[in-house]
Amino acid sequence: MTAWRDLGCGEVRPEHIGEHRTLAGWAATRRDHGKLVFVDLRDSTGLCQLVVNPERAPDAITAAHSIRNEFVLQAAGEVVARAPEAVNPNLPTGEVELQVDRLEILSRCPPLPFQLDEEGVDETLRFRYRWLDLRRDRLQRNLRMRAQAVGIIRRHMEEAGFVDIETPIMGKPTPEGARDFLVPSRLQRGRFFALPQSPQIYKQLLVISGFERYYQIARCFRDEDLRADRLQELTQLDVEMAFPDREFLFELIERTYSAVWRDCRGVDLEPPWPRMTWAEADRRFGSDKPDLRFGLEIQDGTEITRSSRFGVFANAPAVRYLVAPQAFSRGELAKLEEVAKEWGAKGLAYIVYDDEGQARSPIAKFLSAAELEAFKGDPGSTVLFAADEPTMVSRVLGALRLHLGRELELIDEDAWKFLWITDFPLLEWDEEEGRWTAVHHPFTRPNPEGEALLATDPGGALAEAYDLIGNGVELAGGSFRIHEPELQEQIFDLLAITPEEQRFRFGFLLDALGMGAPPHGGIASGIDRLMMVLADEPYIRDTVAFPKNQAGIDPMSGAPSPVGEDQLRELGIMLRKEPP
RNA sequence: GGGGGCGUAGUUCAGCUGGUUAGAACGCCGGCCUGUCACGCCGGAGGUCGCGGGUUCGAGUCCCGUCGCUCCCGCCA
Repeated sequence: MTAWRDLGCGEVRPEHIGEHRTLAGWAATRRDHGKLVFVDLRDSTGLCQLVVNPERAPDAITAAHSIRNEFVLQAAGEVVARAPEAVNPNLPTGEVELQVDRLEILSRCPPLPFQLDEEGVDETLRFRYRWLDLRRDRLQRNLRMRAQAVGIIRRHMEEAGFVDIETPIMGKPTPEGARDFLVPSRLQRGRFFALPQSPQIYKQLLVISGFERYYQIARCFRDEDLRADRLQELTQLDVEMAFPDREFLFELIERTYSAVWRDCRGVDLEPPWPRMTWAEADRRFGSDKPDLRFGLEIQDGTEITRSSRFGVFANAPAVRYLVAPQAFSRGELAKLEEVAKEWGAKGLAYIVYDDEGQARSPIAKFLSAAELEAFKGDPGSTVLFAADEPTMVSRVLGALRLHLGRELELIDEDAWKFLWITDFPLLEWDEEEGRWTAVHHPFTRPNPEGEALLATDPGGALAEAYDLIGNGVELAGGSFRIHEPELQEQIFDLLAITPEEQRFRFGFLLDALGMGAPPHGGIASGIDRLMMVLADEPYIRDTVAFPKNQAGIDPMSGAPSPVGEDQLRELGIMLRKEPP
């Protein structure tokens, strides 16, 4: 291999028996028997047991006693077979070991701030010593798998004729969408760049420029609060094509990600994946990213309750319900009601069917025989109702469904359920701002019927937009774009962006659309989210090497930091001396 | 911006209704140990119980405030 070693620790096998070899790596554990010393030596290939015998290696034994965890060692010796009773079947190298002749301590390490084999260590501490944290198997595996996945993705994009083009990191602030990270310009005092929330406009411009198939593994930045599944600094596979074809794009992604899962996990994702309209997903699962690893679908009781004697049902525009496979206790129902209220429900009506099939419910006395018949659950089940506006009912039952899926362990953890969601609404009404906002983004084209509705019923317009969902996680989203400046201006108008703002913010895009823009569209896919699903990782932060914590701080480097006044003055930024 | 949870040894945690000297495991230090592989055995060190205030004869425990972390809602076109 190199001057330091001629075999990987994890590569030592019976075929090397009798050979003199040199290994180098980290001391994972030391087992000191007083005279005999065992060391598990770890490098990126795996573990190998070193044996230091005072009779064989009197020079090495003193050093061996002084070894502590995470010392870096170089060990030369003879690969020998272990006695049958000393074989360790849990180790790929368990049939052999290195009888050490010469041992060199290359680097020392103090007692660790946390143990590498312990889970659940405080995240701030782990992040502060990320270089130690990253030595753990799980994180090594995550990052190596990520590199493998990105490699596969690049190969598939290249093979399909997509050209990798970098787009600027410093661009134009766009108050639409997420908050921007701003970068002050020194040369143009008082002006700011923004870090890209996505290369959206650039990729459209590239296709307009004649790069008919573009892709990029792009870094994106959003100055929003962090979550277990959300980063401020994320990586996405960004894809755009001229003369787009939805089947082509779906097939491209299906082929690419199936290869990723096959090579990284040995799993067949069985493309093509099912498709579901947004409306159907909303109705059946109360979600635009349904987790299909379990059932518990939402049922509709609106018709049967239209003339109910139970006022809450009769007056509600929508009455829908879940039938949970458990007869809940009062306490459990109170907790479920809490969950429902968290998501905006006013209450949670229910009918419990005990193991004998007897109904127990505060509302049963108000319900007709027909209603009771319609809502009849199996013995040992509970019917849970939400009655409200359809969007609220959807939202509440969707959240409740997921909650129950986890609580009752209905989710098949071994399953891989991928699907496409299509026919999203184009716009949604923002009550607070009193205007339409784009569901996907303002460059998404309505479908032909939707385009006709823009003037009369914009809320009813559907978009040429689609999402890829894997195990209930949004893995990709894309759309066909508007390539006509007139239509783009019409959408901007609907979004209550004045003509002046349109020119100021998006003038260059409108100009480009007016100079021979082909029909185009594409898709973008979050690599970090992808890795969460691929690596069964509940926290997105452990899919990247150097993450920031929930407060947006890097506990290792201390970033972000205050800067000197000189530096600020140069940028034309004044700091207020006293907070107001 | 709002809500929940947590904060006790280097680490992960326990500490019931307030009550003597705050415990365990792992880690660390010392001793013994030639076949262990989570080595074992014996001994030891290690704590402003996040911080500040209050109630009380007495506070890790109760109350108020504050800081930090985390999960969620808002937000994330």
